[in-house]
Amino acid sequence: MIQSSKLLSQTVREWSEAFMHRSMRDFKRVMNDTGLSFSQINILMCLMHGGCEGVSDIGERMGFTNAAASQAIDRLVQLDLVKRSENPQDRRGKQLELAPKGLALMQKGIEARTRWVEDVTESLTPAQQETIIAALTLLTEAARARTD
Amino acid sequence: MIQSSKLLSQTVREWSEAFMHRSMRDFKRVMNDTGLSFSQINILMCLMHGGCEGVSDIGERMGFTNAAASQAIDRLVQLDLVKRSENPQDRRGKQLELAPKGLALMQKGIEARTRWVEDVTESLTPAQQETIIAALTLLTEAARARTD
DNA sequence: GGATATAGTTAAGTATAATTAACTAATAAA
DNA sequence: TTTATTAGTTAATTATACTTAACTATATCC
Repeated sequence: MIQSSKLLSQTVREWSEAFMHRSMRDFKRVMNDTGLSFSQINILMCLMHGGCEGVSDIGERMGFTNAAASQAIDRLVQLDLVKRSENPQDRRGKQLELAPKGLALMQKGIEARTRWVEDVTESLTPAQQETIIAALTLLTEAARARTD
Repeated sequence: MIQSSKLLSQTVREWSEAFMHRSMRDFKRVMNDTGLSFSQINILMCLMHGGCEGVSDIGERMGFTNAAASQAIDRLVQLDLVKRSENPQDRRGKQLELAPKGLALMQKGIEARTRWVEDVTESLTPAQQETIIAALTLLTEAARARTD
């Protein structure tokens, strides 16, 4: 099935390019609206998605020092977007999680990014909608499985 | 088909969240590897996608002044990522396009973002692959149609 | 032809993200 | 218990993205 595989590859490429282009515009808009930096939104996204444990962990994942992470998180805490509490198991460490306001902000972002999909899909036939559901479920599982 | 529509909405939401989380990590990695800023990569993406005409146009789309756009583009030109030439129709304006090096960089980025999809899809059945192709084609067309 | 508007550049100043280095506090190891 | 390691914070410095303002050059309008 060489031909089908090539078509798939091209399809994925075009979709990725179009989606990224739009996502970046939305991302930039959120930055302007909220006054948050790229890194700060990235931190919120990491907390939303799960897998970011402490301050140093976030620094590593984001590619900067734990000092920078501490400062960035501090601003997010002051803005009521992140809740920072002591870890009872290891009192050196901090437990970080999205505060309600931060969760709402992230959900609003996801809304914006997905609205155009929902718009187009509501005019599709049930069979076509099932196609989208099946495909996106596969892709979401693939994305989650790859934790590298 | 209320139930199916709700499921679709939820599916899109989860996919969007997972994809964005991964894309942002890749985006940050490209920033670190190349030393380019968020805005500079965004400009390259805009030129790649088409629809960014001159310097001021880019400034408007990116949400900053044309002075900032001029400076950002100048750095990209110095790095051989963007080709800036005079517009023969209106000699005040500049024609901007990706230089070969810039095009290669963007394509490498798309590669990275789509590799995980290609990885998972190559183990799927032809029928499942067709499902993905059909869904992503629909979504890509939707993304392109919405030029707002 | 002269006034106005548009496209872009340049320079100086501002704001802030991130680094380095020095520090505190809690845990682990010796 | 003493030492070393780990987690995080803080302050001073650096780097740079972006703004404002002044400028040049081309195009359009009267």
